[in-house]
Amino acid sequence: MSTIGSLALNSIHQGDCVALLKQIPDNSVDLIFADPPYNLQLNGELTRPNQTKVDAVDDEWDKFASMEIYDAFTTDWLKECHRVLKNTGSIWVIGTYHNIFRVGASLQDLGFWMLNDVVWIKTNPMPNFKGTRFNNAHETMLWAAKSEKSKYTFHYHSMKTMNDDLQMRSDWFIPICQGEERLKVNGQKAHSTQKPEELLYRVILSSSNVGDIVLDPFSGSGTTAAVAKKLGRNFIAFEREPFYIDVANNRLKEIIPIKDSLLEYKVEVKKPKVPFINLIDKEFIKVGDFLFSKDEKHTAQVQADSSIESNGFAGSIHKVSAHVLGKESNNGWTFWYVKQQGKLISIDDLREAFANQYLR
Amino acid sequence: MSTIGSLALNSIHQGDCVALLKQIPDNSVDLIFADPPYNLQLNGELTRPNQTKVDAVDDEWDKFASMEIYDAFTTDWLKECHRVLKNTGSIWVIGTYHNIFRVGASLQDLGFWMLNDVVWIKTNPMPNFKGTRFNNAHETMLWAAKSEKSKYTFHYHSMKTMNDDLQMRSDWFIPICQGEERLKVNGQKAHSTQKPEELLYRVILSSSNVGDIVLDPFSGSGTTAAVAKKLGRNFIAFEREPFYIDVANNRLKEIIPIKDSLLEYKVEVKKPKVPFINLIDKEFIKVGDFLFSKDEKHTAQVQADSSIESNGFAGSIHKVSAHVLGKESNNGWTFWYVKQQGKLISIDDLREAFANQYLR
DNA sequence: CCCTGTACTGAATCAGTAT
DNA sequence: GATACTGATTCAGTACAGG
Repeated sequence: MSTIGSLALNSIHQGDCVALLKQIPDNSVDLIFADPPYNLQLNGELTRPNQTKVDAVDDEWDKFASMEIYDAFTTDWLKECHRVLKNTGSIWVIGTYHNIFRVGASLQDLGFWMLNDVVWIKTNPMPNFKGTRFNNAHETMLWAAKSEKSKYTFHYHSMKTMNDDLQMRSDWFIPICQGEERLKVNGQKAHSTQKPEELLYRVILSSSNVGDIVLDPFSGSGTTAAVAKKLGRNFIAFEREPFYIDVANNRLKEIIPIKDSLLEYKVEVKKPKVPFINLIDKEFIKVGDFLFSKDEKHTAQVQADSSIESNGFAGSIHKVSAHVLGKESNNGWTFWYVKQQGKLISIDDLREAFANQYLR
Repeated sequence: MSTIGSLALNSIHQGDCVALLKQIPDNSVDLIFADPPYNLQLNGELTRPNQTKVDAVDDEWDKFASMEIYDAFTTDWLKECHRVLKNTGSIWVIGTYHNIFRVGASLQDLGFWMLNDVVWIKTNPMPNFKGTRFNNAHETMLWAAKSEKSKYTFHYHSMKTMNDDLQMRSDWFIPICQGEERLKVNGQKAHSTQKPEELLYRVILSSSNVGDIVLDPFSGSGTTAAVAKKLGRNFIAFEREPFYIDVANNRLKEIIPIKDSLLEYKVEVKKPKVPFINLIDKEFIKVGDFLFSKDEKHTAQVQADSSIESNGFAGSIHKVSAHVLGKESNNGWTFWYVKQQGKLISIDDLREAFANQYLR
């Protein structure tokens, strides 16, 4: 069995998440999903129009004496999360208007770099029984990288495919967790706030790789661990309540991982790196050839050292394209074209042709 | 012309919003809509796949030296907003993940009471050109009352009607502002972040009344003022840039207010009050009659003083219904039924029959 | 077996007015 | 400001019983 620091992987550990996080080495976790207490601050009872009582979230774990205490709690666990997260990793935190602004501000203050706020739009939320507000029909998930400059994992093309070949948007339409998926113990819901697996499916698939380590500091009913196992990731989860750990472990026993071969990111285009010089080597482009911008307003000539030169300015295909555009940087592959039989051909297409011929 | 403090109503005032807010008396504004700078922190230029430049928000008014300075700015104007807001009023603030957590936390810290976070889901957002994140397809609006205990205006039934007779939810599907609605000057968009009128239409209609005072501290292209005028509200707006004030004033000239008679909240239920004794007076129910709960498990007999008595417990229709249910309080009108020709008739229906006959 | 009607449920900061 | 009294209010989906 593999471990991380002194803690076993693919296991739910009992205890306070901050204390347990401290046992994890710096920069060792690929993905964090956190579903912390929301600090709902519900007052009295709520009855439906038919006089029945609403089974509210009144668990002790959601009670905080003040917003200051909630803020301190939030900063504590997020700080440790920042420390253990790899530079290539990212974190997701879910919440509602009760707590999400505290979480968001804390993330930013700790140096995390916000990537998206994704709204989980509930197709079947509980109504507002008293007619006092808009039906609170969504929750918010924050997705953030470790820092502004860090390179995070994101399977753009897979998400696009999942969304009918349109870019996956920041609004996700998913039903609340009910029916067969909802865990029950003696006919009662095992956990008051079990999240739908569909949510975690998208989170884990979009922002981690097979074999990665996924951490959940507030494991609860174990949805993160269950979906991580299903998707061939390693998980490490923390939970204070032994009852929830039992529930989650029973759940995990039933999970059958999806076969590795089915988990490959088949639609992710992994363009092999092709240095420009390779195209010259194989005479896709010859030294002395001219490159053109698409509108043919800019030209450059290919030099022997694979640099190109335009009106006395020389450099890489990228540098020169940026220079003629007056920009800091630019992608030369998509900027430059060669002329063959009077037609402009993108050098990016030549790169692909080269890769098909020599790199398969 | 009417004024508020020393400032003219239905006018856009040039200047810093905090300085101008200070000229407004305490508790004098019914509704605030604020579209503050988002502090986007965009670095460098963004180009589309075809190398054209994306016309990004790069206005000076969106630049802040640090998050601390942005926070201080946010607290400054929100504090004044809290002071000038009536106890019956509410505030809306729109933003994105760049700034909305700072705004939300500040609102909470200043004593505002969060009512909803409403997501404006863009039916036609700008794509994420680089394929590096989820398409940021929404913005977030926070709606808050002045304090936890304050009574705010909310036209529940109107919003329900507007939403095909289902409760209006916290997710609003509205296109971004483009086409005819988008203000242009010399072919260029007049303001980089003009909001769609549909958004303000819902905001103003849901949470203010005809004749109310609507304040916008960051007027910009004047959408709030325009919709307020259209909907028969008074507005007071602040803006630093004279250019935007010109644009907005030209826009306002064209706005024709909707006729008052069309602005009434016709679907808001104003049931005339009918005391139970009235039904006895007019013999819809007779002294000595029996009342039944719907399941007929509970019965009570009507007394001469309009109290009812059930198994030795006497009181109002409400008190007795609460007593037999073992609850603190209950609505007796919807709990009790009378039997006529063997069929149960709700006393709430009898009340309506009485009102139709005697109170028109 | 299917169809129908009833009961139940879900992260909810859930009342307003008069005295 | 506190207390007492009146009275307003639900959507989508699952589970199950009865026919």
